[in-house]
Amino acid sequence: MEFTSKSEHAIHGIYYLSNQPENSVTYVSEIAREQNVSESYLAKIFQSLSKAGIVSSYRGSNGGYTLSRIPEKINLKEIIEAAEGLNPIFNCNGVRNNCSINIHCMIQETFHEAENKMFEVLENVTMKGISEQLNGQAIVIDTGDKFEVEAG
Amino acid sequence: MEFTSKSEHAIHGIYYLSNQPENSVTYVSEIAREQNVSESYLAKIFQSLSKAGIVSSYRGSNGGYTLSRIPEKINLKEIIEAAEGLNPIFNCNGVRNNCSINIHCMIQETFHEAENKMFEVLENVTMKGISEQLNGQAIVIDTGDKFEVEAG
DNA sequence: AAAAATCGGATACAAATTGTCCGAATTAAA
DNA sequence: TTTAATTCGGACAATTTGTATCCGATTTTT
Repeated sequence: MEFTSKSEHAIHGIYYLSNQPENSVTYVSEIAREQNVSESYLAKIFQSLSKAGIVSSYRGSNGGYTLSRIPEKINLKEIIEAAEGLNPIFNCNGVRNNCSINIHCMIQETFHEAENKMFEVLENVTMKGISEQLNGQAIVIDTGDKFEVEAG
Repeated sequence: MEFTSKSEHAIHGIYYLSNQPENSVTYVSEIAREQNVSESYLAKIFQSLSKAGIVSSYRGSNGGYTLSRIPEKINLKEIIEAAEGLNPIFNCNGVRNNCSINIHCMIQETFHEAENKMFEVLENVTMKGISEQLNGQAIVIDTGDKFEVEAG
């Protein structure tokens, strides 16, 4: 019961784009290098983000990605949904005497409500809010074998 | 981002125990047969439930399991935690400039809050409530190749 | 002593996640 | 017009996690 690393990569990637100058286009290769993650994997994730309309892609030489909207209008919920796909948190196979699709089931209903509450929180946090919070403090860079600390 | 089938089996298993006569001890083999799931797998799950103190185990001939508490005092959250183990829904590897354990991170914080909201809902639903709701309606049994409907 | 059940560890199998590769399409610039 | 650089999309491989089984040990009743 965890979000996969796709969500992490997607959020970090969008965060990186949020801090780029306006009207600039950024390569996946740059983001991957800066964040020290697999480029080909991150490329796949950005394809999903593009399909979801969160980022805009530009093909060809000097191509790359930009945010489709201002960071203020991008929230964590939609990033996660784009990265992971939409699946209910509890998938009852109805092996026995409950959870039939025909019958009103309290277990299913409860999980559905729990899921809604979770996503409600994620929906109310935007990339702008995150950037403001994170940019106001020191930055830790993982160089692979040791940690360096820079000014934020 | 889904709960595994362990949660489903655990909840259904506890539900089954909730509907047994008081002071009766039930074999895993019976529950597995009734619910049409793997016995050896369900046995493992019941070991977890036992360690978590939700069910009590009795070894030896005529052994088996009972609930450790009345259904009113068993909620979905604790069943899930016992079955799945405790892992945060978002595990940031801190690959770059945020998510360090030393630094206050809004992303981590948000996921933590989202998780709390989700579990809050699950904590407020007990096995008693579920039994009451489910026992008051028709029951669908999956016989493998077709569905039969009985009175509830 | 024998039978029946859980316990716990090891291990095998299946499925999902993570990561790679490559040819195609697109675009900018030389 | 050619070349280089980028995303796109599908197929595939590697790794990790989830699912399931097995077996010897322990406990308890008969």
